[in-house]
Amino acid sequence: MVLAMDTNYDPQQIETKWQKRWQEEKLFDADIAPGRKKYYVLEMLPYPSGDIHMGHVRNYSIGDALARYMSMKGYNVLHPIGWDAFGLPAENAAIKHQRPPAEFTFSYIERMRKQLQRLGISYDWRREIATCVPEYYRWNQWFFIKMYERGLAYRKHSRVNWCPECQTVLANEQVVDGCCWRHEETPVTEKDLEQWFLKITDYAERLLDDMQELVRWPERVLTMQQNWIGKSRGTEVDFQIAELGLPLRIFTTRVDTIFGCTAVFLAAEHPLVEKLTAASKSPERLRADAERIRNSANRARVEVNLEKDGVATGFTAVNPYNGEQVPIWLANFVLTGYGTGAVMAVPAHDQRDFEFCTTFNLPIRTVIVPVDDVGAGLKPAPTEAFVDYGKLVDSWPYSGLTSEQAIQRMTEDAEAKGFGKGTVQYRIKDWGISRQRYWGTPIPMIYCEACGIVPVPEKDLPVVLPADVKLTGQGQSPLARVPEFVNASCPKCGGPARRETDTMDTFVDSSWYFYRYTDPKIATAPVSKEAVEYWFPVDQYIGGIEHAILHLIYMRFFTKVMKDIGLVSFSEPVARLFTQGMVIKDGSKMSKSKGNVVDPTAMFARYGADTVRLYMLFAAPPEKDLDWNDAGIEGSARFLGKVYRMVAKHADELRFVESVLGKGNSLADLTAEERRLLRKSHQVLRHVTEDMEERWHFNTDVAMTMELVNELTELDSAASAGQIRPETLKVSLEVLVLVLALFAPHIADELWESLGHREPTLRVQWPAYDPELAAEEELEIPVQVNGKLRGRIRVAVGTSEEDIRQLAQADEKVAQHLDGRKIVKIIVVPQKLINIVVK
RNA sequence: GCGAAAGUGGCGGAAUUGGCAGACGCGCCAGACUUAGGAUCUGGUCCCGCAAGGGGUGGGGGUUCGAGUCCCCCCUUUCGCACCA
Repeated sequence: MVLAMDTNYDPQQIETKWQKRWQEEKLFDADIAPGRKKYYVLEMLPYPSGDIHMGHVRNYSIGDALARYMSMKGYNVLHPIGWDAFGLPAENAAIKHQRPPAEFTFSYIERMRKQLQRLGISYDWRREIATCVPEYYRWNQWFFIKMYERGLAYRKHSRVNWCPECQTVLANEQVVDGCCWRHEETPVTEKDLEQWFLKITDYAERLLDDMQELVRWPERVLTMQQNWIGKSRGTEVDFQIAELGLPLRIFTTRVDTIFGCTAVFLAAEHPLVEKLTAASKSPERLRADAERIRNSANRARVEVNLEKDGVATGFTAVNPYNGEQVPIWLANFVLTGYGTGAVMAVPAHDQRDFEFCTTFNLPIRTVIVPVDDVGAGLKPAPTEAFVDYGKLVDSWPYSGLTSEQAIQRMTEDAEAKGFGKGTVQYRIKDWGISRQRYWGTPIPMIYCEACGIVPVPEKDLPVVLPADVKLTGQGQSPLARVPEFVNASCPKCGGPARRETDTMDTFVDSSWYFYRYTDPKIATAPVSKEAVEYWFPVDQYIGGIEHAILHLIYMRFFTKVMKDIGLVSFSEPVARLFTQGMVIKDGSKMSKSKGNVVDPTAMFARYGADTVRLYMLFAAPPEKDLDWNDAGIEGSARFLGKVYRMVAKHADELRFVESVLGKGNSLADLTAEERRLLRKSHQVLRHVTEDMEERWHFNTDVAMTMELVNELTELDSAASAGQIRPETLKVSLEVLVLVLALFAPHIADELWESLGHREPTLRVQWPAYDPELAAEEELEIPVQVNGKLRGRIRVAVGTSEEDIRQLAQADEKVAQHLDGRKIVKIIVVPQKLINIVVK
């Protein structure tokens, strides 16, 4: 029995029906299929905050359109999802409500999973992972120990970034403009702590080199990473402290300017400062001055362009190139953590030195002049440093050389004479991963009084995070107050020992999670080599740009370590990266404090997931920010309603008509109306196919789909009148539904079924467009006279250029503009335009 | 300050290779159907002008038969970097 389709579009009913059906049919389950081409679509895993937000919806709608397209193209598509489940918000909520973080986390995961499932994304839910379970985080510990064994994890006492809000340490990458990346209003302070670090600096060179492989990554992200790594070549030069006979090593990228050096600047925290103070004639004063400079240097973290400050130490340094003695100063702009913490001051050729030396009346000596400088005549006193490369003067024996030549020669000479060497400096520092919080992976280390630091043996992993821990958020590691956790016996000597009580930065969790998806339950190793071999690399990764130097650099680092350990055979895990824009409202980021948050679940309830997804793709191209507009989503809802009514109207009639989609329509048999409808259908198909392959402007794909619907509307009476046969109409509606299946899959499956098909659209092969059908047979060619549009002519495709010239000149309006003037030239752009130039 | 991207109707946006500027949608206007309309359908909608025509893609210049698109200068916005020696 055939029931007439309900002509009211009821998204709730349809979406529930199809989500159930998809699940029953295991439609999204992906398994290794040797010989079948695979495609791995990955979206950044969400933190389970309790509710999905529009940013997630956008991210996953983009990923799903691609995943569904690739499936229909015949690829074996892996499309997984999981939870970045450790982290501070759950711990803070736990403190506030006096309930364990695990409880919050798991209930939030439940809730968000339901919301995501309500969206109907094509995830293989069997592969879902949560990073906060021991089966997952034991491998964080395993990686940590592997790194420790290779000298890549080490403990160091150092000055670290501290967020007073988070009550924990932050990595350098997590400090943004001197504030916490999570609390943009909270200035980061400093603390001296013993911390665990991962030696990402050992990989700086490879992180840079391998960028060559990342040809499908946005330039912007690569530039940010390049800046962050901050490689610079230079020269280290040993000055001698004249009074103490001690070497003082400086780093410079401009050794060619060293004959213009009129002082040496030290960071206030430079290790030599203590010695200088001790040997000073007025140690108290120098100590106090050093303290002042240090404080001022610290302020520079938050304040930009802090005024230059400094103090003379009373000591002098000997320049090894010319034996000259110059004063040693402490300067607030010299960084401790970069280079050697000491620089030579060349005020004539470095703007900072110039400012400093001008302020403190230190001499300025020009040693570099522009290459084309004739060198004659008086020079006015400089008002700024000349920082470009040039040629050397007053730098005997190097005078006359270019900067490039001098840098090379002078570095070689320093090496030959033993007072310096060529060297490379990086801005990136090692990754501090210790966190003084509870809800994270315990660092698997044991401190034994007899044996020192001892890693937990692999067989004893995981070190399980104990439940029932009192959380205060007071800035000490909560685990330190759990004797059953802290007290351990030394794996080496069996004697009494203490466990490490800090937990790991959660960015460790997300540095390798996408490997785990390929075999999420494997218990013998973090990843299955076989599964990784098949599924990797990630073909397309999609997420926000905010992780450019955080997650996206850590993840690359981890992969390189994994390669060195022998877990994977490649250096880069992600072939192609796409960074989507934010969803904003009223011109700014959605936030509770601004009260401009649009809740996705409310939108699903009101419009259905398909409408929300369609709107996410239609409102803006995916790389741009999307300004949410309540009226705009109505349009998407209307469109889907219209599509539904249109297909429903013809469904009964077409259900048993044989589908000829993809089997070709013979051009010869078609009526003009059929020709027109099929032309549009295949044009839409062409546009969407080409766009999905490369350009990813889904907004134009949706627009084309709308144009097809408009064409169908216009031809509706022709269809009723029999000028369009049912099988032709069916082809067109099928194209419409299959294209829609990428963006609004539930309604698409419903309509596909109503057209007499059994299988879900995902299992349908993506139809190839027919170039002949898509081609226009008659063109409207605009005619310009002197570049101004004056008329249009209709010509058949293939009309000769000569005929086009004739027709154009014959056009009444065009003729008016040609009247009495001389034709200088006629430009015919085939298929496009004709321009008649007259005088 | 340095670097990058962007600037198009009332709004979101389109114009993929130098070739009809404003596709598609929102909003708005008018009409139809209707007891009703926040449903649906039809038509209109860059600006000036009755029209013919003219103007128009942040501003100014240039190249070209032809510029939103290429070049130069400037303005604005967003993002990244910001004492890295």
